[in-house]
Amino acid sequence: MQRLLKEITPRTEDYSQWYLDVINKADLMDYAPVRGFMVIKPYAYRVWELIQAYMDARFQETGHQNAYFPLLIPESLFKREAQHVEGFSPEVAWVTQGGSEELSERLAIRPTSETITGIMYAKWIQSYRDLPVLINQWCNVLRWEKATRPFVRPREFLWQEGHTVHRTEADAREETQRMLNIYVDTLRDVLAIPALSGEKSERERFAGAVETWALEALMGDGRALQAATSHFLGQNFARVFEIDFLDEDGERRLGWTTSWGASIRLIGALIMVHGDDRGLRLPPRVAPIQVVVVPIAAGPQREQVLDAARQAGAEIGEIGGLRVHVDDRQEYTPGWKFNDWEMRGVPVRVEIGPRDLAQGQVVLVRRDTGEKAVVPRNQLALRVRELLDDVQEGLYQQALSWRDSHTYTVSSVDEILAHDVRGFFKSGLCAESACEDRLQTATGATLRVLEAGEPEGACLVCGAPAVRRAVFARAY
RNA sequence: CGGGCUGUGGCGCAGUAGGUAGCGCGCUACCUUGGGGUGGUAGAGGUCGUGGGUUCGAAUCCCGCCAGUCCGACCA
Repeated sequence: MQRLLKEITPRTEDYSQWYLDVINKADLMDYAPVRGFMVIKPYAYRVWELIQAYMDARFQETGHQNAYFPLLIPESLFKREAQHVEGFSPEVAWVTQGGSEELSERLAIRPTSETITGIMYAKWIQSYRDLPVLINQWCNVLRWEKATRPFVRPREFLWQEGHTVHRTEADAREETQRMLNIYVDTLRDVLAIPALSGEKSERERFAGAVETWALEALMGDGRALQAATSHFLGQNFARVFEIDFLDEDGERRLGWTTSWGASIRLIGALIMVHGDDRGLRLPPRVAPIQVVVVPIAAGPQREQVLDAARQAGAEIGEIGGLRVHVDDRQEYTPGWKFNDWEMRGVPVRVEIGPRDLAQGQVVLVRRDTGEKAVVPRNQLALRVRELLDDVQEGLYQQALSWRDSHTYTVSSVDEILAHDVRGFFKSGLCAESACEDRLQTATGATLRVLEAGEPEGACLVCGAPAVRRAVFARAY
């Protein structure tokens, strides 16, 4: 079949290097001068915009509005919620100087915005009629990470954070699940990633939350990546920021808040879930270029072939606004272009050459399987469309079967070790968080999520009766 | 934050008895070729990460710092 590209380290040889090679060959980002900061290059930024477009529409249709809150938060505000500060302090960066003058109070560069939205919501909310407040913001945040990694763990990252206030606990809990489900949909339907969702344990919970719900996706090396979170904050933030309102019955009550977020880390997930030894593989729904047309413009028929290619491109672009690109560069050979676009993950390639012209046909190649098909020229638009749907589905199915074949039900720590700690490990767990610690020490795996349902059997660490259904994995 | 490895044209690398920098790819021009990274000719391009130190002289030796990467700790 096709030989491997020498520029991309095979996944089995060195997964980390493979990840960096793919990012480089697909031209997704570049390192900035400060450690942990990166430039998101146009191709990757376009993927982010496509993800944004879907999520934003879902937020709007569920009644949310976008707004923008400031980057800097006064230390005194930031410190109000004790758990929150404790959790975030180690990774907060501070502004201490403005121009040549030292500030009288340090300003935190937001690692997340619960505090700033909290103080503002307290001002805005007077009556139950002001509720719910359903606001989202698309912004950057800063966390002074010690170990950084492109896309999955940069110090500055783009994300969206929703912050809502509700009249009742039930409303807030419902919101938490509603948004979690939108993330599930986004991963499944748009990114073609089957994720596993559930509640976080106390240890892994968002600082200041009552409950944290999360999506975990399984990467190609068997490690898990937290893809999105949705927090039920109870009245913790409402209490310290005095987010209260006069209810219908004349009683003053505290609001119930939620927050939820997903970041550009999703691009890291895309790379690691779908990428192969030839590079990136993008699901059509987030591919900046869904179809690339490569003319095989040889010899005397060059102009005819180029015209045919451009015409085919235009035709494809007309149907449903598909994102198509005709690569008519003269300076590269077709073979070079094939490799180039494959590394960049373009889902479908159309080849048109003299042979095809003569026989009234075109060649279609799908990126997920590499499969080639010769189709009649007059069916081009139709078949391309079908093929894009097939690739979207094909990538999902491949990711699903990878996840399912690497999800194990276990009843002992040794079984996890036997699988080299690669995959999702489901087991019963007792109530002691010490068992989580011991498991992590022994295997490096952490509790990713707690699943709903009746626990069975015994705690895989201590053997006590299980009270929770846990899913463990080594995490990024 | 601790430990290891790395830093020389855009990318990948060579370059230790210390003597003023080289190769491949890429890039530019022209020709050739074109169905899986064509071939040729001629060119352009480097304060050797950075700041000190040793030396007549440092890419090369010593120290600090910065950045990349791996392992560990930490990580809503």
